[in-house]
Amino acid sequence: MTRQKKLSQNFYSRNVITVAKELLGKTIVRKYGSSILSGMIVEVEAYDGSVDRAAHTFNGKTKRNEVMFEQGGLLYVYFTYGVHFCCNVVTGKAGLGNAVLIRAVEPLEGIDIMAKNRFNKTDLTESEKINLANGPGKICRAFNIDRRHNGVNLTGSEIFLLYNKKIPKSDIAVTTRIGIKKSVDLPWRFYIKNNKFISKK
DNA sequence: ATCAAGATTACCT
DNA sequence: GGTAATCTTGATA
Repeated sequence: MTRQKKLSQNFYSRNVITVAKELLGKTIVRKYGSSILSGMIVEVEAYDGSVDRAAHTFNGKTKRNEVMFEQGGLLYVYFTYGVHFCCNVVTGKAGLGNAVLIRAVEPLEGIDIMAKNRFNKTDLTESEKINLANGPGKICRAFNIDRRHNGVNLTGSEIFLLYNKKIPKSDIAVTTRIGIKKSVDLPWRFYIKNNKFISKK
């Protein structure tokens, strides 16, 4: 795992759609006390506040979305439905209001800890293993990510991403996004074809 | 002050 | 497939 190189500032400073597609196959790592939690990103969605009515940043800066207006490479964590946290990778230059929502992860390391965080037990059934982090709220629960992590710099050592696989274009599925009511036709959801840890077909 | 909506999930029938 | 859970924020008065 530590063989892979950490993604640097340059990776995040690019266009949100480009970064979204390239995030597929990368590893998200969270230092968790003396342990490591990690997983491969298998599904994402892009949000671009300049044209996208579904983006939190479409109507300008507020207390809630200020991190999303910062430079690329920060983590934007928000709370929704009174229940769940979701985490996003901020992209582009400061002021843009662009970010990529991480929607599903295939667990790699620290699976017992994730199992504890999600189900408060360790011996999971096959279906529970697949359900560990196959949705934005589930990821944050499994990785124990919450409002404390809003604004964390991903080039730091607490939460970061590693190069892993580069997913070829032919293996990336493109669809409309899930769970939104505005700008519903933008084809900005991307996932790895035939991966079983996708949130939804 | 009040209020509606929300990048979801789990559990029900 | 339907819906309750649960609370923060941002808009409007």
